Amino acid sequence: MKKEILDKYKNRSEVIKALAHPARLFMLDYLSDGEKCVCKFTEELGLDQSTVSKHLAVLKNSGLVAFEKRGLNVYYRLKCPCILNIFDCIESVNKPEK
Amino acid sequence: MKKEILDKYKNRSEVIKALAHPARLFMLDYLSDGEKCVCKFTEELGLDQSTVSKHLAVLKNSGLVAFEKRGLNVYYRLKCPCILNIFDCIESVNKPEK
DNA sequence: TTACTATATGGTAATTTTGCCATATAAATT
DNA sequence: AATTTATATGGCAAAATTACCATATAGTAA
Repeated sequence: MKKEILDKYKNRSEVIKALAHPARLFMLDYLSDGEKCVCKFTEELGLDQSTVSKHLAVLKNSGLVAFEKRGLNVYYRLKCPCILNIFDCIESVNKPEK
Repeated sequence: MKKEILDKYKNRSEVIKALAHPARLFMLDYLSDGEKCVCKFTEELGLDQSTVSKHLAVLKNSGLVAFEKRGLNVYYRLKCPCILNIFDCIESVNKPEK
């Protein structure tokens, strides 16, 4: 792929890749009403704690969420709540019949 | 992952996965001013024609674009132009320093 | 019909992503 | 200090994605 196109679209694609998993999409929705600790995600998702931790790390590394450790718990929160607004458009996309 | 969460977020994640590649993000931007035929994407992207065709198939299968064959060419167009509006938010996401 | 052009598809190897297990780390509690 | 609790990390195998090459297909032109 031509370098100038790659340069222009790679950053976008990295953020979007971070969004591209059902568990991580749930996480963002789940954070819409405020911060949550890791154990809450684990409880809701029914995934292994290490798996949840890795999904949160993906969101964190992309810049979509921030975190804060308080006592034994780590609390995650949305860094860019505007992300919640993109889902109406996403939901409006309909798969073609084939 | 719990079934009800998977059910709710899988459709979203499928559309977002279709977005999650620099070449496909370029394609959507490139379609913002109207339909283009496959050869134009190939020319702009500098990727193999078969690779371009497969990227377009991903966009097509997700419902993000539609196509029409006219003569020897196949013209693709945006089916959901609202998708162009999500990129401002995506661009506003900043990677954490580490 | 034959040849040519634009696009799609099958195959495959390299890379990336995912999810679990085991374990490490850090803070709180005893 | 030793134990417990919450979270993160390393390792690995399975699955998904990517890009190319070779080839198939469909439309056009000769």
